[in-house]
Amino acid sequence: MEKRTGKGMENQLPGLDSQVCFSVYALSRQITQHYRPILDELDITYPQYLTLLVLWEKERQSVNQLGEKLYLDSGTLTPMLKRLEQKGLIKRERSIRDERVVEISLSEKGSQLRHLACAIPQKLLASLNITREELSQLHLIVNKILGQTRQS
Amino acid sequence: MEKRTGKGMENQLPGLDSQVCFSVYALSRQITQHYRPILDELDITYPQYLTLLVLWEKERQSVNQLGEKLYLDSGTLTPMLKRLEQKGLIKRERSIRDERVVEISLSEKGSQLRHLACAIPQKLLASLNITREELSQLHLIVNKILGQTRQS
DNA sequence: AAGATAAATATTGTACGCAATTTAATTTTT
DNA sequence: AAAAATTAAATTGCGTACAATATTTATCTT
Repeated sequence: MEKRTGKGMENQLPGLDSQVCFSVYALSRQITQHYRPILDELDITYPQYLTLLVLWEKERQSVNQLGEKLYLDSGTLTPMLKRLEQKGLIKRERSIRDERVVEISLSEKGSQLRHLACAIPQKLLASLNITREELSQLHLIVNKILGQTRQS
Repeated sequence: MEKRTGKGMENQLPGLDSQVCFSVYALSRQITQHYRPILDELDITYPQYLTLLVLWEKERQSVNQLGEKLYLDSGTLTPMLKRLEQKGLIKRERSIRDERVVEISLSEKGSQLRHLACAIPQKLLASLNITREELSQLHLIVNKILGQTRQS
């Protein structure tokens, strides 16, 4: 009758969920690998690129605001932002109105980098070798799940 | 006629591809967050859990074999495996046939942990709060893309 | 206004992830 | 068989992630 009870469960293959979670984890790292050679040319890492993307959208933001958009806390951001500052891509300045706040803004060099960066999306797509259709499907389902999991 | 040329492109929103890549990156970290409290009870991390999953499938494997399944190299695995050894979950032994190879096997404690671990998938699913349908869709598209990107 | 609380970053410590190099053992060449 | 090439792990070094704590500044309470 195919009724499975406690005994024997441990011989099952790992569940679909485990597999999917691993796949997402693997894909995320895989994507970073594909970005690497492209971003190497600009001498930045993938998380640094994401940070710049956010800053290109809005020139001046607090560490907190960046963290909310990137889902990263100060423990990760502070050292990364210092590295971006060292590269001369951003400026870090205490807010005058509230001395607790550190405001991040683009340097001239950081703003200019945008011109070079505009070629990245195409290069990455070519590197990943996937269709817009697949990309679109991925986007839909991942965002849907991301939206749900962020709450619970 | 809506023909967009070079000028003005830099004012566009970040492309779909950038967004999707960020979403995958964010989801991957989000999943790890949901695993954390569950795995904390077993005093292991998510990558360590993945490693144990592979070992529960096949009791004894070389570092290389583990790396091929997890897509990790010795630079990541060696220290992680040492930590698993310190926790008493695995054993690390040089192969007699080929002294270059280090064979990883489960300790008694590591084998036993499987019994506790079998509750994890359900707990995680409950925590993520997503349907099997969504999980299934995610699995399909992510694996499809992962398969393609691994080659190119 | 003094003291308590809260908020924003920074710091500390641990664990990946991965490129690059090193070390040791095995194979292949010559 | 000696030298060269290859292979498997380990090591080194850098950059995230993230929990936990500390520090500094602002705000709230009374």
